[in-house]
Amino acid sequence: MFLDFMVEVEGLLDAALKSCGFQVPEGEVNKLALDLSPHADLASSVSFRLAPVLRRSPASIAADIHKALPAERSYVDRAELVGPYINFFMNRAFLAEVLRRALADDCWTGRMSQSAIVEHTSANPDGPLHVGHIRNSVIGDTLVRILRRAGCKVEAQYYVNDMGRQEAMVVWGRSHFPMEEIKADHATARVYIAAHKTMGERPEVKEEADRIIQGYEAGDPKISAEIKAAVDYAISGIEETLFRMNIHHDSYRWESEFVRDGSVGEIIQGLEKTGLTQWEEGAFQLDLSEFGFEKKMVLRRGDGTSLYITRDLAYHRWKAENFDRTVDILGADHKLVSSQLRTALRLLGIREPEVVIFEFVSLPTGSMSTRKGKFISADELLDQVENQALEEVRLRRPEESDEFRREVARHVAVGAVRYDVVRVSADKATTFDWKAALDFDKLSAPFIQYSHARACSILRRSAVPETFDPSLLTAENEVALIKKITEFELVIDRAARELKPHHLATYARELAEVFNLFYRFSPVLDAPDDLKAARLALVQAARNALKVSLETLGIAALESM
RNA sequence: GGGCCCGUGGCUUAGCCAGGAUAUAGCACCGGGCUUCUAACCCGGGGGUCGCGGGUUCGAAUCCCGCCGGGUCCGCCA
Repeated sequence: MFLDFMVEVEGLLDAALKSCGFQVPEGEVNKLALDLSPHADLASSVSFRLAPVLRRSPASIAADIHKALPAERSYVDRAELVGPYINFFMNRAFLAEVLRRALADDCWTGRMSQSAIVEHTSANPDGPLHVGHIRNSVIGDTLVRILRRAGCKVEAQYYVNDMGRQEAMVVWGRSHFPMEEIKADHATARVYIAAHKTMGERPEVKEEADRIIQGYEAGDPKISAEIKAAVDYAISGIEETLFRMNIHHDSYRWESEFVRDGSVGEIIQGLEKTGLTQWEEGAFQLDLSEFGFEKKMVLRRGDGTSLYITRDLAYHRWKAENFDRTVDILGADHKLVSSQLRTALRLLGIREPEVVIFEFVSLPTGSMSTRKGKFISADELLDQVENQALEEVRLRRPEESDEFRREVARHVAVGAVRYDVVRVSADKATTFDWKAALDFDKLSAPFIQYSHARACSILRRSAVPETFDPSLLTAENEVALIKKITEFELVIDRAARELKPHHLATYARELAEVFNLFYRFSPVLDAPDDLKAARLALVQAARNALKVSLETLGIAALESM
């Protein structure tokens, strides 16, 4: 709905500018200088853009535009002239329409229709997800949800690195150390760490790992079976953790597929045609120095085996051929490689991916490493947060059953962890802190879930009547709530275009805040009948908005907590 | 050394890409509010040279340049 209001405002401004004979300089993205503002529902500072062109004061230009705004409007109530600013406000008809639409269960289906593939998590199958990986998973899964909400047809995919040295080390470890009877991904990490330690003491292990890599590349059936077993086993544990966090992949794609089907070979041939390749120091290399890359990109090892980067090029060709948008979620350590990858794709005439880079999560003691066994696993984090949440529920809902409390604690914990990750902009490096992770006063997810539960509590007591009069909702907090509800559409649109899930996190918190104000100042059940009906409708609309916001964040919208 | 990212009240953080009207929110601190739809809530208060220095502009947290501090990458690893 918000976008309808915005479109109308744009139309009014365009018409006014035209009738005044004003022309905004080209090249501006937001040429009408429209923005949300504390002073209006939508404010334009376009007069400032025109001032240098017209050599007049912004205020007098704004006055002219304001005077020329067409009178015919459906959603715009008034446009106020405040100095150089033109402030637009929504009318009652618009607010009533927002309310009407927000009452439907299936409200907020977006207008985008492209297909998209979002690759996220893609952690090496050599151990459990740790608190760094889940930043990838949470950002990725939230983007999947946002894009779907915006209307895109999205496939969430896990790219399985089965050909790397790390997997060869896992296979070697599995055959030299006993697998412990613990969760599959954790058991895998134990032998992987042990294999690495052994390699440090006995260099010949590296050669044995090389033989595994070569055998796999050549399609040796025994080695292939071993790798498949090792990967499947580790992934089964990783999946369990992801499932617990309400994160799902639609498909898995193994990097070896691109070697087997010949596409890696085709990619290398394609790059050969650029004339930038050569055999050097026993490896086939691509010179990207003219694009500012110091180091050459090795396309094939001397022994003929392929490398991650070439398999990734083939993978991206496949993505570009099968989807309208390609989205990659990558840690900051992949920045250089991914820009090399994009350069190579450009050379091949393949559409480049949209890459979402997130900065590192480190421990107070330094960066994490699966190989060195230096990490805090996602499982451990979830267990601790869930225990803490259970304590909180026990205190607040002593009358409820143990089963209820466990269920609430589970969803509160997942919500807290997910929200805590997604609320921070991806390009902020963070340091993991147990104290902060377990401090429920600091976590905003329960706050939002609680607002939703409050709305549900009202609706449990009284149903929304068939008819109601939305014009009775005139209190400041009621109007503010309706306006906040309609902003959802704008937030999703922006988050989907910019691939910034934290916008939604901020919005959800603001929505809960505005709802809590309404809850505090506008009694629903005790209001006179007419007003009660209208307020019940508003509660239902707010509940839907909170629900859809939470669900798009992958957080359970609890009806009671 | 070079590339990229970050630097906003004591702590965490939004806004920066598309410069505009009193800079966002939480935690912590001070003071209030539960016989009233769940107080995991609400209200009020104090606290900010938006890292530093230049520049562009009518106007800079936002754009440009330089510096300082932190992170990260610069493997025939992934």
